Amino acid sequence: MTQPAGRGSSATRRRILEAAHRLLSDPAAPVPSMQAIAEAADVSRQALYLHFRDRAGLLLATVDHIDDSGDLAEGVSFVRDAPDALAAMDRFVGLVAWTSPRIADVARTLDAARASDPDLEAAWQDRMAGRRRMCRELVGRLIDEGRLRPEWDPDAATDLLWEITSVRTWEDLVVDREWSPEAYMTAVQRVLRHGLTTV
Amino acid sequence: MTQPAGRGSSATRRRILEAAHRLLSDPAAPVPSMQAIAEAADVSRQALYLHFRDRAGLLLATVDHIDDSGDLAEGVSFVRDAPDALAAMDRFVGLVAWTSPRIADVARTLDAARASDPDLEAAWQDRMAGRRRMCRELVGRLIDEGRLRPEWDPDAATDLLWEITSVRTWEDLVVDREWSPEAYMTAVQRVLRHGLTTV
DNA sequence: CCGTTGGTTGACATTGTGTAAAGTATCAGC
DNA sequence: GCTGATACTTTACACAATGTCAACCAACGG
Repeated sequence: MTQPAGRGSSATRRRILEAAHRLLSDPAAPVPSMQAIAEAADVSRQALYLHFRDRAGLLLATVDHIDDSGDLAEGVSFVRDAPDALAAMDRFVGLVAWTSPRIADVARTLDAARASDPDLEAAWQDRMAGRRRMCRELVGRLIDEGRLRPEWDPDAATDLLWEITSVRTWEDLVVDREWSPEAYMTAVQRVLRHGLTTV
Repeated sequence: MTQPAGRGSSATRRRILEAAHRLLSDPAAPVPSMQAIAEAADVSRQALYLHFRDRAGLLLATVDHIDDSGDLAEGVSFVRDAPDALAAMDRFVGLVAWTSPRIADVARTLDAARASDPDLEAAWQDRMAGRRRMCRELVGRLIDEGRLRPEWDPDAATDLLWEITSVRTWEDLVVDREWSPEAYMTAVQRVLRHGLTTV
């Protein structure tokens, strides 16, 4: 997507992405520079530009790479396989709680950078759209099962679900406010159940 | 607060803050550099460092300045004067909808920068604590009037109210998702009413 | 007239991104 | 074995931005 695909997965490219992933996984460390990523991947700084258009491209590819390497797809189908709409929503919150810690730092960097980079902004929107589709799907299921509060317009409900389950919300509550993952899950599940659905 | 006060309000200092305010108010423009702020204030770049420790200090002082120049205090007492807890919460959402557009850009910059600057992080936390106190006050009133859902721990409810009424949420919904201010208000009020309170 | 205050100018160090050019090693295919 | 492509390296540079430093200047109060 970011890369013309084809020979998209050379060994070094992967090494670079893994290095970036590693560096970004350390919650204490500051967001790494291109130099730092290059060193961690044991590669010259210039090599990064052979594989990625620019810093934004690299970071974005890193998020995709994290998605691929984790069991994201698995998590998604677990959500879909839920017996009913409410359980699906609960599982979705669980999925967010599971993925967020791995993405939080990258997400923060990208989000901060997107304002000044049209390409990045587009890619970011694209990514957000993916998550939003999932939210829309959940809202659809709520409607089908007659559980969405009648006051809600489906699109508004989707956006709100999307917002409340954002990485950002997770970060504010779990990192900044030091909530436990369990506390996060129950609180968010609760506010969504009562806020969006009937009982 | 940021500045030792005393001769805290020289004419140039104010001119600088107003210039920064002006530049940051333009939603289209990118976040201004020190150079740009200096030019807009019709002052040398070095003069900025005469009045503010660094970029972070300047931006932070700018937020305070925006608060002072706006009718924030007025808005706050309007919230406090509400007839009952629910009305107070609704008014609070209205206040957020009113202030957010003016602060959004500065907030975004500061939030992005705080990770790499301990001083800024501290000042930011301090600021956040202020908003959080207001949320806590609202939750207290909900409890007094017996309107907080019994499942909620007061602190958790406070944090969630704080999170959902964050500038960030406003920005995501109104700017990114292009909601109207009214849509924002009704949706957030609704999710808070049902999510946190009884009817 | 002196010194302090608040400002100016200009130069500089540093860090970061991105570009460019030239060299090197390895491997495929003729 | 030579040729050429591919992948990467090294070195160098341009550019933007923050922050520091030193010297200079002008006004104003004692």
